[in-house]
Amino acid sequence: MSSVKSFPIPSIQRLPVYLRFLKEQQGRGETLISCTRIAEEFGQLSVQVRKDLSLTGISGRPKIGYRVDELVDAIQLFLGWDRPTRAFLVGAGSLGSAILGYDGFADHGLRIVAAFDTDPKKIGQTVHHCPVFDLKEIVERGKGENIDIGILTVPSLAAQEVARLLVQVGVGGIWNYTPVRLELPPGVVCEEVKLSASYAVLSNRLKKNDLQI
Amino acid sequence: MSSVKSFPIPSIQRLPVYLRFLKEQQGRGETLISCTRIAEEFGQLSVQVRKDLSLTGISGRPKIGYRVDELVDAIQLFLGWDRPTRAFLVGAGSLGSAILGYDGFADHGLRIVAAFDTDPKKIGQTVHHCPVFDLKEIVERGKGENIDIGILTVPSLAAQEVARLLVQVGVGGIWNYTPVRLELPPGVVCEEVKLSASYAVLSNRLKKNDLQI
DNA sequence: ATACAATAGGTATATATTTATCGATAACAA
DNA sequence: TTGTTATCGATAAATATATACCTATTGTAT
Repeated sequence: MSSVKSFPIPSIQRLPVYLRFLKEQQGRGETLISCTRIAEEFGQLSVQVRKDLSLTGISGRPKIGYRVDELVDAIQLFLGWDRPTRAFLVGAGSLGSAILGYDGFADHGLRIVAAFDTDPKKIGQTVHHCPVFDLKEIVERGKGENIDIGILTVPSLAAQEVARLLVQVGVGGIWNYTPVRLELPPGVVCEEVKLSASYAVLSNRLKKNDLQI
Repeated sequence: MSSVKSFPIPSIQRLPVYLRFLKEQQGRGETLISCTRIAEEFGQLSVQVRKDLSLTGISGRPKIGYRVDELVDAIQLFLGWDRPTRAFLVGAGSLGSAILGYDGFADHGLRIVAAFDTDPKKIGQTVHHCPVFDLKEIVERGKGENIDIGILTVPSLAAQEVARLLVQVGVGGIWNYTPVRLELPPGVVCEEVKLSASYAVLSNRLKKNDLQI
């Protein structure tokens, strides 16, 4: 039994939030920071921040706090954001374009090497400095490129077929912006961005507010 | 004590997934469905599906299952997706445009009444049939419009200020696509779409996969 | 009629996550 | 030096969520 200890997903999801704040502090020349300080910034409890940060293996010093540099490096290392992750994006529509245009991901080591689409009007163009190729060429263009992940921003109907192509390209993971549950071979991980789920939570909370008034 | 029973967020987040599937079944003329069937579709356990569906108050019949129509209506009612939710979207860039262009939200009752931006090139245009106005006009244009929510797809720096304007418009909730934690008056709910959090989970799982091989 | 199988629904257990508590450490002030 | 305080780190308790189990119901086959 290989005892693959797995980390709390909510903690992992909070790390980028801390990272952003820590980088901001770093930019201001701050060298030390306490959990208390981070916690009050985000309306959380300091214990939780401490526990989250402990995932990275960094320890702080009583009465002092943590070294900002150390934390930034450790979080990035923990998330694998210290080295580039090479990606193909499929579906250069509005959503694909939004992802290509968001600088934040570059900070996370994400390098979108190429985009693919089936629309002749898009093929041959560049979107936010990223070339758009014909989807037909994706497997061929993937050869020797060492693509780590595929970003799926295609219409639902095309999702499974494109996922299959991405697997052929050799990706280890798919970042799935479609609402489709993909069938993938073991070893290929999939992370779904469920915007409807987020909207559902908002709707439900709005409704509850209404009823209370 | 008003005993506001609150529902499990993970359950709420799964409901749209079921809803999508149920509507699909409805389209195929299916009138009945069992938890077992839904569960196998999504690789879940039937008990969990049953528990999730029970939030809506609908009960099924042994050996038969649930009535598809009844479930669809009940889920939509539960989420508040049975009646229109009127929204202003601020930030008509790629991401805003992607949201304006995604038909799925219309199915959820979301009506994006108008978009706002500060870019003169965008003001006066329409994006996916939605007019783009000058952000300066937002409070004036909000009068009498009964706007339920604001969708925030602006650069981080503008986020807090725009949120303040949306509150002035009278929204009850903000769907926040920026990584900024907003200061909002009590009574205004905020749901954050954290794409970096999602990417963090993917990165972490990719990294773990690497190490195992 | 009766037995059987599929299914919902409730209850109990297990797991995951958050929150609380307490002791230890190290800076700072008296 | 000694006391005080802010902080970390570990452990324990509480809460939330997921899973397992059992019972009741009802259609179908015998």
